[in-house]
Amino acid sequence: MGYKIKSRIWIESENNVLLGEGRVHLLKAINDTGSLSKAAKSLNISYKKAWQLLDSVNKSAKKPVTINSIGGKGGGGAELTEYGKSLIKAFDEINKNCWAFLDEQLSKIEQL
Amino acid sequence: MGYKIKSRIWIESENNVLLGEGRVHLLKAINDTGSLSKAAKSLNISYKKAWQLLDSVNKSAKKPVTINSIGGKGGGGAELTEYGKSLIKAFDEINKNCWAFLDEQLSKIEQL
DNA sequence: AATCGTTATATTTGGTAGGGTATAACGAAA
DNA sequence: TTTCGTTATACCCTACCAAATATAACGATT
Repeated sequence: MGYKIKSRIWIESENNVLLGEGRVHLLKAINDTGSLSKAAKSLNISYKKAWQLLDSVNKSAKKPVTINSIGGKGGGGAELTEYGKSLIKAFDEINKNCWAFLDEQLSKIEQL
Repeated sequence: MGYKIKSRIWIESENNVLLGEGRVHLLKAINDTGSLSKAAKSLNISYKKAWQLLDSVNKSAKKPVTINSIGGKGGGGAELTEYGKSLIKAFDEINKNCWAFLDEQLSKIEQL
């Protein structure tokens, strides 16, 4: 008893990562803040890292996940597309299902 | 189309890792070779890393996973206990089941 | 007691992923 | 045309982790 089973899942498209937990966190933060730089701050990661993550997400997705605007009112910003929002939702669902599935499987170890 | 879902699972006991894919590979190699140093060579990892992995496995397991002998015929060696063998088997099973489960879940992303 | 190939461990060396910093480009609004 | 806070990108630099190296300890066999 006392064992825990943990997991990391991610989705790839031809050797680029589309979505993982970090990327999903970032997308949620973008949705909350309306900008990539604010999202980076709220997650305590550098803007550079956040930008690299978001860039790779948008490059490997079939449709745009965010719309980024440079300049203009407030300097610009980033917001999720409907596709982006649905991706987050689907990923979270899969992740939760996976946890539940694995928790049940763990008994195979504990009963040894 | 074209998306792949990948996963890493591991089992912890009070914040130490008991088993993960790397550790399972190592245990299998120990089983095949009869020694930790040979196992490390066959996996192209340093002996040190292999030793650290094995040490942490044995420290976090309830019962010994390997029996290591120093000195003696052939200098010593390491071999899996029955408990160790059953751990490997259970982990592999869980992992395979997880892959199958996730592959089926992936449709949630692909149909978006 | 000498040999051997291990396990076990400390110390040093090196490669690289990531952070820090700087700056260009941008466009709406005043 | 100036200001502003963004997005976007290049460059250096360092902190960390992993690898390499060295060496002690060990015990069956001869």
